[in-house]
Amino acid sequence: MKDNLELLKSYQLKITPQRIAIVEELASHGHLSIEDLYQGLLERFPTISLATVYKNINAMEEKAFVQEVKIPEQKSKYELTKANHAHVVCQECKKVEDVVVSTKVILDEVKDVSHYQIDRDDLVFTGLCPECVVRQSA
Amino acid sequence: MKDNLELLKSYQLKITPQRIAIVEELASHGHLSIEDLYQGLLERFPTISLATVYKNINAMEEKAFVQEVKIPEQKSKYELTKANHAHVVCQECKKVEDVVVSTKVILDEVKDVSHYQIDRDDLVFTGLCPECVVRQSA
DNA sequence: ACTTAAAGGAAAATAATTATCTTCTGCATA
DNA sequence: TATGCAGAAGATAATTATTTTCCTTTAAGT
Ligand SMILES: [Mn+2]
Ligand SMILES: [Mn+2]
Ligand SMILES: [Zn+2]
Ligand SMILES: [Zn+2]
Repeated sequence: MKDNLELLKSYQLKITPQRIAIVEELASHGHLSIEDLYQGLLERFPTISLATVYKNINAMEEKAFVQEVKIPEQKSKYELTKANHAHVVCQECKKVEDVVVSTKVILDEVKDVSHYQIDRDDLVFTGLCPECVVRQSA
Repeated sequence: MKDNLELLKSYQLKITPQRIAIVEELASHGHLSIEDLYQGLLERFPTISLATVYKNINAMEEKAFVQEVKIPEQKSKYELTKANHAHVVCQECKKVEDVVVSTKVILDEVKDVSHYQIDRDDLVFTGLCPECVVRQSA
């Protein structure tokens, strides 16, 4: 927790109760949409404005403190920036999880085939989570 | 060209001049946003409605005739559905290109690590295209 | 405590998407 | 080839999403 606030500060983002709450929500729930965040914060800040959520997420994204995650068929999710990782999405229960995989092989192939210089990768794998797999076969 | 119209028909999509134009735009330009499409069609159909573009793209997506491609920092692009492939995006000139790479290795690793059953992958690699690389170092 | 730049909140402004309704047309059928 | 009709186009309104404005409040440095 402390780390995140320090980090916020280091990114020239003024520490406010609303921002602390946003960081806590993201830290504890992981991948949240704007609406998710707003609903979560409403409980703690009954008067918070949706514009505040947008403004803060945009500011934090600007400073690369949070990152947008675009997922097929879903609203964008936001998460605290962390080491590069891929995502798995369950098309049944909609949950989104991090997955750390080695990208060297595919990155090399992409560079080789495309002749692009690659600085970033966004990898999303969609399917069924273990729970929904069993539920489906039942 | 003919193929696409046959395909449209096979997807129970009625053939109209506007739809033919949408397919042609997508076939010749590849990855287009709603706005791109609208602007392109406006030249041929000065009275076309933006709603018509939305409705058609949605209908075609519904039938899996076209696919949405979500790209970081950009509006969604649409393309004619084709064999699964990844995308490279130039952060400088914004162009989007297809790239065919082998996904078996990474797919196996994702399945292994996450225990998800994976049905689909959306891979976007962002960087600099060959032209923008040289331009940048100049 | 004082000062000030920045942040919050409410509301307005924009942008994006969808819905409704009327007119038109692709296309199946006689 | 003529006819009927489901579905598509166009115009517009309505929703929904996102951003901006404006004024008040507050974090944080002095
Ligand atoms: Mn993540
Ligand atoms: Mn493509
Ligand atoms: Zn699931
Ligand atoms: Zn380029």
